[in-house]
Amino acid sequence: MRRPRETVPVTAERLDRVVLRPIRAHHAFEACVEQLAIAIRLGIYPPGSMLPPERDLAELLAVSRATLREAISALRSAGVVRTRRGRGGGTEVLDAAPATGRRGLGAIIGRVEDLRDALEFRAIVEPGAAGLAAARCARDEFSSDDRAALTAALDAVDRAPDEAIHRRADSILHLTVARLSGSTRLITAVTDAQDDLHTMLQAIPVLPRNIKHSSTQHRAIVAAIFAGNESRANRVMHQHCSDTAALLRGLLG
Amino acid sequence: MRRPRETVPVTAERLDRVVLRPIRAHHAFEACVEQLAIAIRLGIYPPGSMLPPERDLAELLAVSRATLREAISALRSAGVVRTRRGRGGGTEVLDAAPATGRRGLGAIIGRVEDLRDALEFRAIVEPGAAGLAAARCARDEFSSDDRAALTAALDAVDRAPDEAIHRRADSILHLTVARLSGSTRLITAVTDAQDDLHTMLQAIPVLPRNIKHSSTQHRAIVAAIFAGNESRANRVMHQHCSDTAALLRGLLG
DNA sequence: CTCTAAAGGTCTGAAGTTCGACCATTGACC
DNA sequence: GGTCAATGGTCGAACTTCAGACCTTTAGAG
Repeated sequence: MRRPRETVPVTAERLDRVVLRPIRAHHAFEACVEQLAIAIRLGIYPPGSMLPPERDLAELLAVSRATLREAISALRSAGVVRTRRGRGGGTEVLDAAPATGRRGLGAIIGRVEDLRDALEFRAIVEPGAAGLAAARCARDEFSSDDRAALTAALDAVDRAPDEAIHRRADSILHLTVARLSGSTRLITAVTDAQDDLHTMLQAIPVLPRNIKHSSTQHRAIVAAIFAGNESRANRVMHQHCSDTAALLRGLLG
Repeated sequence: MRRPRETVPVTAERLDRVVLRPIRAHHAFEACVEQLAIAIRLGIYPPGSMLPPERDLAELLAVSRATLREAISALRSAGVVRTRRGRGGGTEVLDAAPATGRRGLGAIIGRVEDLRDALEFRAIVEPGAAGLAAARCARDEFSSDDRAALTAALDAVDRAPDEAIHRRADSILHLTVARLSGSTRLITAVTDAQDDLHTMLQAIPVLPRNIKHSSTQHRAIVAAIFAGNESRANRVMHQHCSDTAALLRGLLG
């Protein structure tokens, strides 16, 4: 006789259905393309800059050089990058790189629910990152390079001459805050959130008024971090994310 | 002559080094083992329960049945599960399943820095999840099953007859809160956080006083969610995570 | 008792990924 | 101007994963 089983707890939806996540194996190529595209979109590799050597990049992404080269090749045929051989050569990011996800609401059809989730997630993790960064600053854990990077990222946003550069500078600022939080998990979360945000912002027109408002908040965030004021950094960043979310929710339905 | 390049912004540590993440391809097998082990550890599949049929599980994890079978086979030889064929058969989780990550500080040597990060991350995402769940409840978006699941999860924690079952019930409660937040991103984040927490808790002795304190907080969290009080749910969950973190930080150095 | 459905077990060819060794190109330095 | 080192380009053998068809076992329905 079989002994009675301890059954799985009754839930509206079985937990395994929501907890187990798809494994993305056997398609490292696509994941590579995606990550590089994200890095380029977010301005980590701005137009005109060079990607790291293939051997380094392959190690960073933990894929073989062969797979990485496939990915770069895809970006090349998409017109996003250009490659030159020889010493001093390499892969360069091109200017006109709106190849992936071109402007327009069409790009986000069917993702609205998911994007709503993305905005909520962002409004949780980014304030957390800002708070931790402030706490680290208060504990005097910033190097002079750290301070310089944050200041530079803030300046870059203000000085951005056009919309595309502004968007990239904005992402870089947020990613820098995440990096200064010292948490690898938060860096990952913020990177994902920024990419989702990028998708949404591409679909709507940018209003100068919003940019101005945003700049004020950016300055307040950085000031709070430098002041080592954890709760204020958290609060201001939360407000910043909420404002963006409200704007987007209004426009995306 | 090559035109001047827009260089990558100067930062203390290049952003690509922290933003680009390893691709885990070509090792779906290991990822499978890991996810199943997590699900079992966290009590999603408690001892005595059956895993879903291989065909279903393979689809859930988006791997081929062959790969999934390899993973199950690994768990079987680790003594974690048992498999029987035929109708009504399947793979059953066994009682003595502490095969992965056995108790003791040895299991977390070299991960202390990472675990500190995990605690900070948890103290950000779990309160966020609790807050969203409360907000959803306030908007009356809970089904009766949702309410029942939350109540049942809370009861299970209180009724747990021993430490191992208590640990699993605790995880299930937190995962249920995450599920009720309605955010897939948060479910993922909380799952990861709970697994890290599990690793740490296995390394220290559990004090009855802590369990009692914890139970009080659990009730307060669930009450806040049912009351639809977003900020209180957030605050109480934050306190709960902070308390656990303080306890662990003290014991793990 | 028999049949059937539901589960795990097995097999094979195609396709993707890895790793390492080696080739080709080109700018920088002497 | 020549050398060299850094960089991309190419190839192939070994491994992993996939997809799905098919087999075996077993409990329950009739």
